[in-house]
Formats: sequence, structure tokens, C-alpha cells
Amino acid sequence: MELSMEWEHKTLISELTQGKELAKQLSNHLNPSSSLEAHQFLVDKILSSYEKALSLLNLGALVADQPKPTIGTVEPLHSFANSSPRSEVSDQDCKEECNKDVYKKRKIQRRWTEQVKVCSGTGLEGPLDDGYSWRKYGQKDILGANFPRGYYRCTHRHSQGCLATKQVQRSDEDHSIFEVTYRGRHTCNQASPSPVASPSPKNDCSKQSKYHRKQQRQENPKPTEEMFVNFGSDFVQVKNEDLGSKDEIFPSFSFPFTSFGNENEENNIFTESMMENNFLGSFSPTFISPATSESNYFSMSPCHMNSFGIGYQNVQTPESELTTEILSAPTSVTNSPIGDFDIAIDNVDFDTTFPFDNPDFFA
DNA sequence: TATATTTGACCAGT
DNA sequence: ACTGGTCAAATATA
Repeated sequence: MELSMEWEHKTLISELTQGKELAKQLSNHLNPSSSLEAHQFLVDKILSSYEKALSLLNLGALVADQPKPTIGTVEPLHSFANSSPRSEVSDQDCKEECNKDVYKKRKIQRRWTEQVKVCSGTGLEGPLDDGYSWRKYGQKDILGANFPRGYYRCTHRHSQGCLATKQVQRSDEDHSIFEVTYRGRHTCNQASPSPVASPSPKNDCSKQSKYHRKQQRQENPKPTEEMFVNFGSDFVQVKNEDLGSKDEIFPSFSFPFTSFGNENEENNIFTESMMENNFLGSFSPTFISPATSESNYFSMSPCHMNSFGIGYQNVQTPESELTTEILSAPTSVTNSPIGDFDIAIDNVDFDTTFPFDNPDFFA
């Protein structure tokens, strides 16, 4: 799909450009007055950028295995110009081919899980809202599970060919926990995530909110995940379940829900532009503090965070699941689809005491 | 009328 | 044969 390819291209350029800019910054910091931490951080950032750029270049084979959407076409990094045009395939063949791709997708698509705890009594009930616009396309009773599993795909699957899907499974042990498994990245051009606390009328997810209200009006809603929407005081656990690669360990992590309640980005430590520069890519999970009841440390468009999806399959967690502790999060706000974070965090470590609030550093 | 959900059927993997 | 994931027709809702 053009969007995917365009994104890869842009990301590649972005990484290389960032590497160049960081090298410049490092050059400017090469004086005795500059801290060693700043030097090391810049070096790490530069290395990270180039590693990711190289990862993208090496992605060809993986991308080629990406599922072809039922609607639209997928154009991997390398050309398939020599292959037979799809128009020569009969409808039946096409359907079979597409179905094969669908099942093939299950094995190769990167996948990660969030364990979302929903505290009852918050008065906030309804469907899970992670900022994206999802459309339910199926529900299955899972063997050994007391609750059915809901299958969701991006609302823009057809309009924009976005292949992101998620599964929502209510935990048997703790009914207040929902295991949300995300697959694929969003290639759609959704607006900023719908802040549950303060929804934006321009948001693409407004339709979703409409249906949330519908659910909330039900007198006896089914005891499924649909009953819950806002995580008044919740936490989320992220497990990287990517099965695609065995190269490098990719740490999973947990952190509390933070919110988009305050849409004034000036009040946020991280601005969207910083995110666009993959600033988060250098964060150690330990930097993420649970004590964020006021500050919105992570206020960004999921479309940006998400931009590091499939492109980094080669740096994903191996099959073994990495589980992190669940952090309590007495935040007063809700969250972004942080499942995308796992791909943004690489193995670059740095001193968490680094002065991020130094405005000069990000100049 | 458009768009979402529901749900039985279908398919591939094991 | 069983199971999980997806499709698509039927249905619901604004």
C-alpha cells in the first residue's frame, strides 16, 4: 500500500536526518562545558537513528511478507514489478489468495498485549477507548476462557487500508483486567487520539464515542469488555508478543495511564514534534514515572507513536513473552494507545538523570 | 441512508 | 477434529 511505503520512506529519511542533526548537536556540545551525559546521550541517539534507518533498509523481506489488504494494495519496499498483475487472477483465486494472506498474517504480524485494569466504581463504563477508532468484526468464545474474545479492526481498514487489529479478552482471574492484544500498526491517517476525558469534535473517533454512548444506555449491557471505557484509575501492562524476530530482546514495560485531558501541549514535557523525531525512542522504561497525576508526559498522536510498528520487526521481542510488573497508577486521566510504545523503545540506555528539561538540549 | 454490531459460517493451522 | 481468526449477511441505530 502506498501509505505504508510512504511511511517507511519518510521514516527512513527522518531517521537519517535526525542522525545528521544529532551529529550536529554533538559537534556543538564538543566543548569542555558540556556534560558527558549529553555527549553520551547524543551518541546513543545518533546510533539509534542509524540503526533504525538500517533496520528499515533491511526490512524488505519482512515487508514483502506483510499481508495484502483485502482492499487496496501493499507495496513492499522492493518492487514486485515482475510478478503477475493481480488483474490476471480470477476472483476465486484472488479470494483464496487473500484468505491465505489473512492467515499468513497471523504468524508474521507483530503483536503486543496490554493488560488494562479497569477499576469499577469509577462511574466510567463503556468500551475500551485507546484513542483509535475500532470496529468490531467478530466475537468468539475461547476455550478455557470465561469471557468471549472480541475482535476489532481499524475503522479505516477499507477507506485507508489500515490493517491494525486488536483483540480484547477479559481476564478470568481478575474481571477488571482486559487483555488487549494489538496486531499490526495503524497506517490510517487518524486524527489525534480521542481523549476520553475531553473528546475533540474533530476527532475521527467521534463515531466511536457515539457508540460508546449507545452502549452506556443499555440497561443490562452484556458483561463484556464493552462495559468499560474510561480507566479512571487504571494501569496498563504491555507485553510485547511479537513473534516475528529472534534477533534482539525488546523489553516490555508497564506504565500508568496518563491522559490527553490537557490538550495544551505547552504543558507537556514531550511535545508532538519531539515525538515525531522519535524522541521517545531513546527512553528507558525506567524513566517513565507512575507519578504523573498532573503532568501529561505522553501527549502525542498515536499515529506518530505507531509509526514504529512493523518497521522494526527485526528488533522485536522473541517468542518468549516478557512480562513486567503492573504498576499502580493513580492517575486522574486516561491514556493513549501505549501499546505502540514498545516499538519506540529501543535498546539504547541512558542515564535517567539526564536533564531533559534543559531547553538548550532540544534546541 | 450510512455506519456500526451481531453472529453463524468458513478457513487455516495444529 | 478442534480451535482461533475472519468474513459477510442480517440487524440495529442515529
